[in-house]
Amino acid sequence: MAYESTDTITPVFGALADPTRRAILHALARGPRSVSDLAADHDMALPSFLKHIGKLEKSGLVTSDKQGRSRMCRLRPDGFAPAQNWLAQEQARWGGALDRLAMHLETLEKGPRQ
Amino acid sequence: MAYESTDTITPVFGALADPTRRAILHALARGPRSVSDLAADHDMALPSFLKHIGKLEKSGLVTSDKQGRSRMCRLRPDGFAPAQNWLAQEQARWGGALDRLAMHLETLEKGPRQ
DNA sequence: GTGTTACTTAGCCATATGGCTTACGAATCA
DNA sequence: TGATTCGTAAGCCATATGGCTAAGTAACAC
Repeated sequence: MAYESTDTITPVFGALADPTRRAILHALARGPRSVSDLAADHDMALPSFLKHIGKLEKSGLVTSDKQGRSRMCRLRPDGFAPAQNWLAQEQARWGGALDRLAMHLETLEKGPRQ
Repeated sequence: MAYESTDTITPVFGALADPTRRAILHALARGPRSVSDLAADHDMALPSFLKHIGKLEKSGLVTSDKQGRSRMCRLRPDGFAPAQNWLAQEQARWGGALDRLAMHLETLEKGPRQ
């Protein structure tokens, strides 16, 4: 099997694999916020914080646009789809886990490998 | 809000943020497989491959036990729960996105921040 | 008991990640 | 105009990540 030609899943899971970024997403779920406003909750220098915003944007989970001197960030719920679809599809595969275990045991009986 | 005292979510998303590891999980959904059996699909040296297995184990998505000289790996479906719960909870938060937008606007009227 | 198979350990390497400071640009306020 | 605020840019640093080779150990096959 092959992965998607352009891998959209990896950056999404990558973005979610950090508590600071998850907290940002959590905050943005309440509505749009400016960068400095979001940053106020995180004891971290602004440039460091902006890297997180940047990663969230690249992953497709967040958009932002500049308004005057401040930058407003907003959630892009569609961005979660690649991750959720992957999880849903995999979950569907182990839906028949017990059946498959039985098949496996049967295989072992016919041609034990261990 | 605080994160879980011991962060179980980060390692799970971290484990999922790699195509090789997702492919391993995909393969294991069919049933248990040995390390070398799994590795055969991935043009990669065994020690490199084992690091991926190790990361999957630390994240709680996979278990393995030694049988003779080979190591059998099996999926741990429960391991996905932290990631799925987080996603589900967040999704619930932007479920009423329009309602919340209204609330947000109301808040702005009372105590404008921007 | 010798060889092969299946990991395992150790260590090297390049790049990515997550943090920092310092300094600059552009918008707003006084 | 001058000071402040909000974001950017550039560059440093330590650690993590994802790959490798080379050399072990333990189990099985002959």
